Amino acid sequence: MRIGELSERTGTSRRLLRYYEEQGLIAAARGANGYRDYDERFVDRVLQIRGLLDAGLPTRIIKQILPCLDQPRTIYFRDATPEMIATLRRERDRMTGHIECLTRNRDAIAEYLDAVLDYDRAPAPDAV
Amino acid sequence: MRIGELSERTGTSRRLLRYYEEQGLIAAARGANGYRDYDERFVDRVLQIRGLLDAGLPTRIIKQILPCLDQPRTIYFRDATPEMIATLRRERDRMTGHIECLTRNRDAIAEYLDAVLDYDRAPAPDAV
DNA sequence: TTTGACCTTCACATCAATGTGAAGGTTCGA
DNA sequence: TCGAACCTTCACATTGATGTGAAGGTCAAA
Repeated sequence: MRIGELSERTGTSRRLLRYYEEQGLIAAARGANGYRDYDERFVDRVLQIRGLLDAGLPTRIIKQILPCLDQPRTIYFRDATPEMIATLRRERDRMTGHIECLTRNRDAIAEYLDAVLDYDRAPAPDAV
Repeated sequence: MRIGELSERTGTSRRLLRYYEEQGLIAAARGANGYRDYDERFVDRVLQIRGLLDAGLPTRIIKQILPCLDQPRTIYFRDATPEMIATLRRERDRMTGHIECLTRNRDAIAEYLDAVLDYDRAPAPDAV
């Protein structure tokens, strides 16, 4: 598929797809005319990149850990340098902390929202 | 406390603290000499801002929902406009999706890491 | 009273993620 | 064969979160 279709299927602008390629996150094949040519797997790949980006990882880290996340699972032991392992550990822990923080704040928002909605349903006479 | 101390206690640069104030996220009192004067509650407040920022919320949204997250819990029913409720719902759901995505990727990284560490402990002869 | 460590504002710089548009090639159907 | 709808690269613009530095005020201790 060409870039337009991938763009539509992933909700990602063409510009961004080219940017991700420029950053080394994806590598499209090229047709004889120079057009990028993507296969099915790129749909998930792009969605995954968006997710990681949204999770706050910068492209340079995503580039590092993306190969580890391939489906079907392939373990690239060659890549398992001490630095790589350290990066993975660091990101895993960072993400865990991130998840906790996010969960706390999400819960606080949800709690507040529920309280407000409860109030709307049965307002107490002495509430503000 | 002055900005330097708050900066150290929150691990946030003075520049950023001023920026958050400029964005309306925090409002410091001023001493006679013009210096910002923060009380204890700002420590948690700044940490919370960092958390939300790290969660991907932009400052303009944080500004909106921050009052709802105050400890001790105070429900500002006056602020419960339909728009506010919609924003809260939207952000709550966005954050939930975010948490799920993050968790999936974190687990994938953790899984890969464990596999690599297992391999290091007892390498199979036919693995790459 | 001077020095150093604070603080202030202002403003320009940077970085990543994006938008946007120009200038031009390709493909395909009317 | 023409036009629409793709594609290409290049490059400048913008936005949000930050860094950095200048120019200057405040304050405490030597």
